[in-house]
Amino acid sequence: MDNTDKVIKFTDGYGKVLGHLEQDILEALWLKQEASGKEIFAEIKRNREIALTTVLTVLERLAKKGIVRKVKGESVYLFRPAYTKDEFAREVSQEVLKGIFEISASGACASFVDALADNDPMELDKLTALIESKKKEIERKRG
Amino acid sequence: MDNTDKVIKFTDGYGKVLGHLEQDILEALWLKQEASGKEIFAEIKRNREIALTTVLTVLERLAKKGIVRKVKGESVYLFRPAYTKDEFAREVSQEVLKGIFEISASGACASFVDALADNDPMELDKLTALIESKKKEIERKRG
DNA sequence: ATAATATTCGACACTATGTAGAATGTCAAG
DNA sequence: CTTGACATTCTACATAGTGTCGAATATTAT
Repeated sequence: MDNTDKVIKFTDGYGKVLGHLEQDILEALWLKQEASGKEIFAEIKRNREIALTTVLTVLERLAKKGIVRKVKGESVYLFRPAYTKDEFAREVSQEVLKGIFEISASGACASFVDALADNDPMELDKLTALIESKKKEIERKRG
Repeated sequence: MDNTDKVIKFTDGYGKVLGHLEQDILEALWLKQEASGKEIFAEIKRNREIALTTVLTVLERLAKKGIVRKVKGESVYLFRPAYTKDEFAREVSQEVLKGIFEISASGACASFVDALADNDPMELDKLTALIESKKKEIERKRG
């Protein structure tokens, strides 16, 4: 490992899927499962100064993207995540990984294992299992 | 799998690390190893109408980001990739995956295997090997 | 010194995101 | 039916990354 300052200047959200606020809002939604804009607003506001409309706008944009559902409740609209965290991570990964694999599958594999080990070593075993079942699946398909 | 059109609207480069042109240029550079702006320009031009300065500008930006090196040759500047494809994919993946893992490691794992299987099934075995050695590495570190 | 080349600058367009006030819509109490 | 409180939508601006170049400037070979 040579950190000879030959490092790529990652600008903030390199390869980012969502902006900060979007992410925070989604996170809040995953917690509450369902909430009005005002509730989400209240949640976000606990950490930073922000206007209600800002949250509403972003919620609206997330809805337009299909990441969030907007349904009319008794007297106010309610929002709920269109995907569970797992599902979402899947969808997103699919996209992102496709792009990275186009560059280099082996390079991506290497960091995948590294990153996973850093983040959640326990997952390593599950990953092995996943690979195994995937291989079997391929076997079957090939007949 | 229900594709009940509940699909996220991925806008063009969701989680994209590089723009189209940047990508094409980098790709050309990886092929040639080293080239003048004009050469890259010629390469890109084979597929689409584009101005020399456009290519130069992007090359410059890539250099600023630290993704390509700019060195003075005999009579013109030459550019070369600062990383091999593998290295680059590693660097980038690291960043991108970090973000996705924060959302859901297991979700990411699932698609990782899927995406890899689609893209390059042969890599599956290597991945298994990678995981093994990673686990051993962790073992050692823990003593 | 001059013309031919190479390199750099400055600009504009377009998109995504964060930000939020203004305008408009809704509905229940008076 | 009018008014006020609250909800929702619209419009708009700022910033940043990328694609796109022409114009200005610098460099070189003749």
